[in-house]
Amino acid sequence: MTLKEKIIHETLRQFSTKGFLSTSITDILEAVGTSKGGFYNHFESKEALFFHVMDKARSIWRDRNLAGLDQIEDPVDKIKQLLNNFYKRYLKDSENFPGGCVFITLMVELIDQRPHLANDINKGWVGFKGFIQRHLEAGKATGKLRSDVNPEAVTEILFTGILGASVNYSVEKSDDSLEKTVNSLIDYLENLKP
Amino acid sequence: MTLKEKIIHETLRQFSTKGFLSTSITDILEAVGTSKGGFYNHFESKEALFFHVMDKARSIWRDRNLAGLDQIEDPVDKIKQLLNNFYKRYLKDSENFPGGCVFITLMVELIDQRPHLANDINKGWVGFKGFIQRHLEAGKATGKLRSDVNPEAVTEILFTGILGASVNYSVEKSDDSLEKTVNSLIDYLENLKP
DNA sequence: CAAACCAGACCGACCGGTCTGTCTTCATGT
DNA sequence: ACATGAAGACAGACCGGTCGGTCTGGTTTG
Repeated sequence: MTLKEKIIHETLRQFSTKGFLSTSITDILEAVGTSKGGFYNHFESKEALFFHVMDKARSIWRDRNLAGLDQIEDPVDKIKQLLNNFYKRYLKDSENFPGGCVFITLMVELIDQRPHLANDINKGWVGFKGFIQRHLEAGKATGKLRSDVNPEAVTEILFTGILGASVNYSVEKSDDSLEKTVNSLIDYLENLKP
Repeated sequence: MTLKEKIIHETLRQFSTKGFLSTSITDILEAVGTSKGGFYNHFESKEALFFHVMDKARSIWRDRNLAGLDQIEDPVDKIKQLLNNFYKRYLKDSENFPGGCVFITLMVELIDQRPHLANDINKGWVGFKGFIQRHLEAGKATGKLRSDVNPEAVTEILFTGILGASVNYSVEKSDDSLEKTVNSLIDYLENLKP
C-alpha cells in the first residue's frame, strides 16, 4: 500500500468512529506514521481527503452489498440477497468500519454543519433507495409481489429499517441483535409474496 | 425563563444540529447573550451541562410521545398512538429540535468518543425498546395480536424503523416522507391483528 | 539535476476552563 | 428606617492546548 492509500484507509476507519470534524489530521498521521509534509503532498486539504475516503467507502459498499446479485433473476430475491449481504458481509466489516457504517456517522454529523459534504453522501442514499424501489416495482410487475403491495411504502420500511439497524449496530455492536433485525425485515419482505 | 433555563434550552437546540463536541460554549453564550462568568456560575463544566440538557430532552420526549396513552386500554393501540405522536408531535418540534431528534445526533457522535455520556442516552433507548416489547407481549396475551406474532421481532422492526425514520428526517427534513414511513410502520402493526 | 516525497517547526484561530473584579440582592444588627 | 457585609450573579481578560494549514529544508528517485 502506498502512503496515500494508507492515509485513506486509516481515515476511513477513524471517520467511522469519530466522524469528520472530530478526526484530527494529526491523529491520522500518527496512526500511519507520517507527517504534515507527507499528508499535504498527496491531499490539498482535509475536505479533499474526505472525497477520496468517500470514493473508497462507496467502492467497499458496492463490493460487499452487491455480491452475487447479478446471478439472481427475481428482483425481489435480489433485494433479499442484498439484505443478507448487508448484515453478513458489510456491516460486520470492522476492519474498514470499526465504528459501524461510516455513511451514517458522517451524515448525522455533517448534514447541518457541512451540507456540501453531506450532499455527497446523500447522492448514494438516494441511489440506494431508488435501487430498492425499482426492484420492488419490477417484482410487482412480474407477479413476484402481491398486487396490493405498495412498492414505495415497502421501500420506506426497508430503507429506514436498514438505517435504524445500522445506528443500532453502532450502539450495541451486537451481531445477534443485528441478525434478528435484518431477518425480521427479510420475513416482512417474504410475506409480501403472492 | 432564568438564565440557566435559557442556556439549557439554547444548548438543546444546538446539540440537535451540531452535537456535543462541535457545539462550543462560546456559541451558546453568544446566542443567549451572556458570558463565561454567567455560564460557570450555573454549570461546573460542559459535561455537567450535558446532563441537564438530557433531563430536559427526556422530559420533552415523554410529554410529546406519551400524550393520550393513558386513555387507551388496548396495549397495541397504545403503541399505535405512540407512533402517531412520534411523527406528529415529537419529531416535528423544530423549536426544541431544529436539527432533528437530539438523541440520535448525540448518540451517533458520542458512542465511541464519550461512552459515559452515550450510556446516559442508551438507558432511555433500552427503556423505550422494553416499553414497546412489553405492550406487544401484553397485546399478544390478550388476543389483540395474532398468536403467530413474535413480539421481539416486531419490536426490532418498530424500534429500528423509528431510528431510521429519525435519521432520514434529519437528512431530508421532509414531513411527507416522514408521514409515509411512520404510516407504513402503523400499517405493518395493524396487519398483525387477528 | 530536477522533481517528487516527506519531516517538522511554525502560524493564527478557536477550544474548555480559570480567575479577577464589578454589581446586585437581601438578611441582619442597631 | 437605614447602614452593612456576605453571597450570588455576571462580565471579560487570560491560559494552556489543539486544530487545519503553510513553509522551509533535507532526502530519495528517475
